[in-house]
Amino acid sequence: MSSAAPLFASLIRKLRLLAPTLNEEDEDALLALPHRLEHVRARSYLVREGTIPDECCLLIEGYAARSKLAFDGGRQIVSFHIAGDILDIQHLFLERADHDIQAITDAAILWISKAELRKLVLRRPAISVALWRDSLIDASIFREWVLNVGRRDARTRIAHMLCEFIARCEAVGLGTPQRMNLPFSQEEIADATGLTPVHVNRMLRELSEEGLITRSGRALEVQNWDRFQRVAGFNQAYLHAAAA
Amino acid sequence: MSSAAPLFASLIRKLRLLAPTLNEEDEDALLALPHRLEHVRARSYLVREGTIPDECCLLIEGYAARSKLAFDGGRQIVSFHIAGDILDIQHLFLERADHDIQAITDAAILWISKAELRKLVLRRPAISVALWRDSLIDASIFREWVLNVGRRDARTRIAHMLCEFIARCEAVGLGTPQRMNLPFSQEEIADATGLTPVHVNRMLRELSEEGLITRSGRALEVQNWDRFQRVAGFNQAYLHAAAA
DNA sequence: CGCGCGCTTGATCGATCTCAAAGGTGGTGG
DNA sequence: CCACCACCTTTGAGATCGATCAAGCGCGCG
Repeated sequence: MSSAAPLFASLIRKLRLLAPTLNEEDEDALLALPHRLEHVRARSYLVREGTIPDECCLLIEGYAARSKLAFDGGRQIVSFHIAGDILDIQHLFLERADHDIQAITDAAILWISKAELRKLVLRRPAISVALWRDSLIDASIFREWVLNVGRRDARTRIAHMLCEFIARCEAVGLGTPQRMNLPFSQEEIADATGLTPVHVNRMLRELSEEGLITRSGRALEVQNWDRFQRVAGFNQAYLHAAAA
Repeated sequence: MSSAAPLFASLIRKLRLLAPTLNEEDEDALLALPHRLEHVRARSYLVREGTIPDECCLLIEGYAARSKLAFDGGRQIVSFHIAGDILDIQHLFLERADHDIQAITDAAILWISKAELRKLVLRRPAISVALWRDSLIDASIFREWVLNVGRRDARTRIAHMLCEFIARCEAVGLGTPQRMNLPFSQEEIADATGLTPVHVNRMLRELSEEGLITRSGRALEVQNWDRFQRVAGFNQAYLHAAAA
């Protein structure tokens, strides 16, 4: 057991879920990777669009988002991330970042050499499968977001985004439908759903008034999880039991 | 050279671009894969959401789309595909299909055993890297689509979708901005952009009236490719030179 | 020749945006 | 401990973009 173990704990837990054949040798190989821990403040950028990162980043603590900018300055968040998530596995095989990665709360980041990780992946099939599956689930979530933003009305859209976030947090023990802490501002919810902050505010109020959720500050309680999922048209299948 | 060579030609061309280390042994291994050619009519489903496919499909000829349904029946196309594209690399490592795959014109499909391809990928790193990169580029395109539907107005959104399609077709010799054949109906453009067919029609007219494009039937001519890309806010970077 | 599907256009409606301003809240420094 | 500041939330009024409803048109195909 190296001293790196605690840092890699959440990653290894996740990879074991993704590839059951992952064994101790694989885990030791991961722990042996050159790495670097960094604590960043809310709103720091971890990766900027257009740059060529030479490290991959892993979110150890806190929350993060990936986003793109439209020409007119509009911002679209394309995914949210929670502790244990790999933020940019895509840079393992794509040179140039096509979007920004940003901490949305204070966060702890583990930076891992891209070159070393790439070598490891080619040497150890179980790690390769686990990381590949992770990136495929990433893509599945993007597809659901295209549907969410493209075809659902504002209320449903926000509810769906909340459902996904709750389901993913619950899967790793970061909350329950009855006791969630939303890390993001209404502006960030707006950027994720393709709405304006003003309208997000109104829709959240509507959801509250209908008795679907209770808010106080950034605490969120879902009264009836089944009903809320139905209202949101939420079906976990697209998470491919990443929430398991 | 096996008789399978012509069927695999476009795939191998693509994989060589994605992983320059791909060698002749790799290519032979691909050609040796068990496979099956199928001709399907426009609108056939190749994969249905919720099923567990045991083959991966490769588009040899024609055009295809991947789509998801919302609870209320709304349909969202999440990507378009052209000859040479791998339609469902995700099923290599994800059991259950999370969306539909559908031919939008008559098409020729090459079905490849998922189990065999999986074995091959674990044995041959160059193929693994190529396919992984392909799936990462897929994901990058989804991210751009989230931005497209979430943050661009109808006109820009349609223009952007056209730009992407043109750029990808041009990259494999299926057309030029000056001479494109759009395979999809306005309803399909609507399903891809999160708009209604009526509004797509109006926006296309507007783009014509502004002299940006000329349409006749499903033929499309872009008058000034640079200007059109600017109007669309289109920047190829997110295609990661898949269009190269 | 006729049928069906996709395209086109008009009129009206409504969801969401925009603009504007006031009220909270937590963190920081004096 | 208080005061201030930055940022976030909330609410109202009016404008707008795109949806909806409805009808005719045209072309390709059987």
